[in-house]
Amino acid sequence: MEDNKHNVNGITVLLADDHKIMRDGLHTLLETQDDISVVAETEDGRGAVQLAGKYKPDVVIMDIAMPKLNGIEATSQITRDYPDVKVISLSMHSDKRFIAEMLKAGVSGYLLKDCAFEELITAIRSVVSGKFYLSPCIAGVVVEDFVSPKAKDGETVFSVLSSREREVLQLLSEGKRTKEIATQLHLSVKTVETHRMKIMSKLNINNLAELTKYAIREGLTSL
Amino acid sequence: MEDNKHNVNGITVLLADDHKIMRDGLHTLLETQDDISVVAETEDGRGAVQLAGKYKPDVVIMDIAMPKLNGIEATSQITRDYPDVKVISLSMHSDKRFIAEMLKAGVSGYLLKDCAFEELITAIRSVVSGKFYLSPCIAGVVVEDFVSPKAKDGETVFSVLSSREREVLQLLSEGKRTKEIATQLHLSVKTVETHRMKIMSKLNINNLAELTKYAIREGLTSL
DNA sequence: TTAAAAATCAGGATTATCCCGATTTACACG
DNA sequence: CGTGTAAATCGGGATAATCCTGATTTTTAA
Repeated sequence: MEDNKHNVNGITVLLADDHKIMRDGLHTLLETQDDISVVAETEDGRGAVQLAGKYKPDVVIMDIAMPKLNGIEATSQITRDYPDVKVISLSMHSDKRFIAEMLKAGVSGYLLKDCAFEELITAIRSVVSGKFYLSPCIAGVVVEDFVSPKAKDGETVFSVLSSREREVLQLLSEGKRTKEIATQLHLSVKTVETHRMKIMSKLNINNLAELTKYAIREGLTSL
Repeated sequence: MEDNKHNVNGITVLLADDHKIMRDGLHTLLETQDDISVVAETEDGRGAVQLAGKYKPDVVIMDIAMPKLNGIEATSQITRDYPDVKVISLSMHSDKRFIAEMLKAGVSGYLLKDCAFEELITAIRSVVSGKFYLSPCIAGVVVEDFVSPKAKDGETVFSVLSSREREVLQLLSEGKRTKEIATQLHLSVKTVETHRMKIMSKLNINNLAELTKYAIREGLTSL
């Protein structure tokens, strides 16, 4: 009776995108498919992790740019804690680094927001059946890097900073103050301070303005 | 029988957004309404102007960030050349200046992408019936500016901030600390603090990270 | 298994920030 | 030609952040 839930209940999906109307649109589109149902929505990365644990959806549709916790961090946590939950990145960015980081974070699919809806459906069905889906437009980028693995210049925020540090840096660059960050992450103020100092010493930056610029360049926050 | 075409054919809509999946979503959502039909889609501002002329839709749903010709320019041209075509801005930005620019360009409605779909429907019906629609979340910004009309239009860093304030803001966004700024400008630390607080209250920003982002957007400093 | 890195927290000295002032100058508007 | 508004300058005192010194525990990698 319960060989697997896809056959019984169809494919369950969690939507993570900071724009409500985007979620509304995706939701409606996905519900046009008989065997796909959206079980939850969230507007930030922290919610994505939380709801992924609560609902254990087959697929999470994940935006990259989100407040509080970005899509890359959220994906890392989800694929680590709930390996059965597949994550598909639905991003605006065709930037090589975002793709690389999302792949490292464990996504099962990566497609751009200017893809057609049919492509998203294809991607969902692919990852649910255990396959991997890369948007054709960005597949080129990956292949290019595969055949000539230059551009390993990689001192990116992801290779230098730890996951926790990136989390703190993102909140800092979103204008949160130390105490707010501590509360939000359930840490002591002292711990947040330590993280910040570690970040600054690693990056050789010693003020918040430059740190914010760094976070913008690295895509941890937006202007 | 044909007093106006809304009653006969329903409301016609043109979608202008650079992300296909966003258009797909909006299209599907809008088609759930019996009296609304999407007559065309485009992924850039130039296409928006062109298709607005071709189809003369009742409403154009316009994103701001688009390639080739941005939403502000496109809106200007449409409202100038086809005054009967109403434009609704559907933007990611709650930034005062984008709102101001779009209003000047002649939009009949402005709402954010994190609004609910129902709000978009409300907005469409409002503008078609000749009214104006402002998203409640951003209405505050406009009203605030209305009641205390500091820097109504041309709201740039040059019209809002004094020259001394810009000077301080630039140094702040370059990562200088208060004491350094004071020394450099031959001022007391207290004066620099006062300037910073004045800047923040004028811009309605209360942390250095957001202040830095503002300075970058305004070209006072670079990434 | 052992060493390194990450993650957590604390004490205490130093600064910065915030909110309450104040004074002086300059400039526009009636 | 006052008169008011905004700019520019500075201070006191409370609160918060920062910086430097630790430390412990857990996780990761070699």
